[in-house]
Amino acid sequence: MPEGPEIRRVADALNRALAGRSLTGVWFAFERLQAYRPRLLGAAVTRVEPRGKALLTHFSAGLTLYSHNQLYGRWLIAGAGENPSSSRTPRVRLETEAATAVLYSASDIEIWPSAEVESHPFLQRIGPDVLDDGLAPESVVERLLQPAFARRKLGALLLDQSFLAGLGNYLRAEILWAACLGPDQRPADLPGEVLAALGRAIVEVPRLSYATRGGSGQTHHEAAFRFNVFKREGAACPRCRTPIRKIADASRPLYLCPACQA
DNA sequence: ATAGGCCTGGAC
DNA sequence: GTCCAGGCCTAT
Repeated sequence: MPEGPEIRRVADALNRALAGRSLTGVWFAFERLQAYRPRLLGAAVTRVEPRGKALLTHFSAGLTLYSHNQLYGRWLIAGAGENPSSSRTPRVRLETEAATAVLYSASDIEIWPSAEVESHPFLQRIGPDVLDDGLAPESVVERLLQPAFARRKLGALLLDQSFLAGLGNYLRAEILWAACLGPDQRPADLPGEVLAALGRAIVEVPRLSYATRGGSGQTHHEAAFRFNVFKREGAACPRCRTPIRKIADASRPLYLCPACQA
């Protein structure tokens, strides 16, 4: 149940465990995927690539596994010949001589020819990955001011994967707090320096989360990345001590400081 | 722009 | 059991 930073950690862990190794075992829970098994056995895992909240696992056989964890999917890794311990439902199992990776619970699992996976509907729709190295605050500001986005409310815009891929409900709350903005503000109405601060928050908050949260990608909340507002209803705003409120925005819970987020 | 549905797991 | 959720799609 991750956002961009957690997905990227999962990709890192999978790459450490699998990348460059040949598959000694392949198992799918779905009948529709069985036909790919013979082609994948003996092929190598080339690279696991995060795309927003989706993962692309590329194989040397010219096939790519598309998976999306939604709220509930989870990759776990164990040693070679072992099984991760989990009470959840296994969906995919990839085994090499170095490690075993099992994808649990996820329902959104597909195999595509690598050459065509870019035409996957989800990949077609999403914007730049918010965690891509090349993404600069200035280009985020530029994007905020594009006609398709400039007049939309920030609360909904930050959740829209076609704006930037990888943001989700905790990141939008923390970004809005960092930029001192309420969810009803629209990019087109903001003065230049406020836009610049928003651009910086959009770039920096996910990076901080990626750099400091959790260890192996198998964990959820860990101590290093501190939520300032998310799930902190009633606690004091770290900036102005006003109690944090929980509201509904864009059909999702949003936590914010009613005093310093204008 | 918003509501409802879908999928699954966890908190209560 | 019930409700909620860090997601996303489709229908209004």
